[in-house]
Amino acid sequence: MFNRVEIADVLAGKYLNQEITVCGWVRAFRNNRFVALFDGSDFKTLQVVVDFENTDESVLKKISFHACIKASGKLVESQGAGQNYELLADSVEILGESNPEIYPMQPKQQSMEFLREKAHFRMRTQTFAAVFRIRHGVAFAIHKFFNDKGYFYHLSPSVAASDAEGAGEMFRVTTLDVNKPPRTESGEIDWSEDFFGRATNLTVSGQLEAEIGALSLGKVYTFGPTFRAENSNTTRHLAEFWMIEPEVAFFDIFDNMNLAEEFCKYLINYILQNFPDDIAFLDKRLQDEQNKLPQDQRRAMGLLDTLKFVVENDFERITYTEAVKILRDSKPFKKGKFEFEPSWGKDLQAEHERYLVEKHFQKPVIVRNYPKAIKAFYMRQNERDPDVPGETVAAMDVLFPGIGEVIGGSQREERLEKLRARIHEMHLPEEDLWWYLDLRRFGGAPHAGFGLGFERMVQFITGMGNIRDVIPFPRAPGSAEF
RNA sequence: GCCUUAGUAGCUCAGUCGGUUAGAGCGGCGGACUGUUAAUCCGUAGGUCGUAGGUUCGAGCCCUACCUGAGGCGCCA
Repeated sequence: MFNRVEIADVLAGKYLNQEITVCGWVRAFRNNRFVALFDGSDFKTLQVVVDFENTDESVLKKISFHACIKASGKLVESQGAGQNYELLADSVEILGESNPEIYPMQPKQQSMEFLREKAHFRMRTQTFAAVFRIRHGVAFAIHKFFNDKGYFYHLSPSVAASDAEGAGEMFRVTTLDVNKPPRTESGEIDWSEDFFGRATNLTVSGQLEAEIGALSLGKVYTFGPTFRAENSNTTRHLAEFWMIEPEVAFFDIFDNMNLAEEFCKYLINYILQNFPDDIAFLDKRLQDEQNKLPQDQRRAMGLLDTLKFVVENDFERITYTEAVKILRDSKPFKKGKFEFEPSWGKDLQAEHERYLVEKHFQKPVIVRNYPKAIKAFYMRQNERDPDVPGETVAAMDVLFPGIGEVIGGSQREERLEKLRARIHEMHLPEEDLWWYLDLRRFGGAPHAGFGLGFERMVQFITGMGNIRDVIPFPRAPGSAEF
């Protein structure tokens, strides 16, 4: 039994003038006397004062950067100015030494690229510890938000049979021998011989299965990993990422937008209230990083200000058609600054979204009613509007500064014949979607939902520039070391 | 997948026009100091300049290919 107490509780003042034991890792050892100790429970470190005159030289030598120690003694009010309490240690035990001559981590700023290669150690840094505490906080807040509103946590499978959504390239799941797979008479791989008796993949989205939940339990949400085998090399894509997909019966596109906005604000508020030290640190970190950039490349607002701004202001809501008009009337378009011409019928490019969010409105924007031709088959077709150049669907995207699309959603097509027609138009395999169509044949209901990229939200809240730095073990093209 | 860019000490970087023995800060190591807050001070050891070719009297620097990282675009969340 260690009977150790946690540093967060110690710093909260629970143990003043008591004999306690703490365990943790060394962040700094100053003057052969002062250990700054962290154990993960708090952003701040506990100052452990080592009685160096009565401590063995061999122990003192091993109190090195990120070594793990156990210290016992009396907790007192600190004589120094940097902290309220400190532990006067009368015994220090080395639990795990860390030879500084070969340990790659150093008590100094190290680059994100370097730390990414040391994924097994990077969580010991202040930045990553803060990011991953917040990641937990966001995950917890997601469940709390939906639970408190009467939603049910719904599990969509990670191994999926359907290729229907077409959300991206997929990872094949198979137990067949890749060197000599069974073949049909015509020479194709015989997937009926495979483990599941058919071809299977890692899921790209849990939405279609979530609709089953919504049309039974009313309000559900998924929260789990999804996989895309796209060769995407950007700061905001992962091959494995977590997605939250609420799906709600008797919801239209406007209910859906309201839910999305309330949800985003709730998550940010939760972190602001529960992780103020971590946010303050990340705010300063981002500021230091920004100061190294040339003036014109800096963010308009700091992290904390951005988060508060999002929470305190209504999201702007516009239609796709209005968005195109704004873009075509914009200065950058007229001056030929856009690489791609915004025109009705073409999808908005990253540069267009960035202009709308960061320049024109300077706040999160929800764009809805996109052209039918550029959106997925299951999105509900709108009535033809004479003021709009073409057919649209009840889709919506929530756009955030810096990271772009954080949410994509829609009201779903509940009308069987319209849905079947769309499936045929897009040459999708109707036979694979039999159960999805059944949901419209038997007890169908209007419903809507959206998908939120978990890591993108964590990226936004922490201000991290690369999405690979907000997931413990990022999966990306050519990268699965840990 | 496409475009751009980078690779020099453990880390972050400098290295002029192609010219002698490749530098700094931090970190490490040795010592001093001992109520420090990224402690401070003194000293010291670290490099096949990503890899393989090529041009040249001479290459860290120029050329070619490859590898790896980063950023942008596309795809999306």
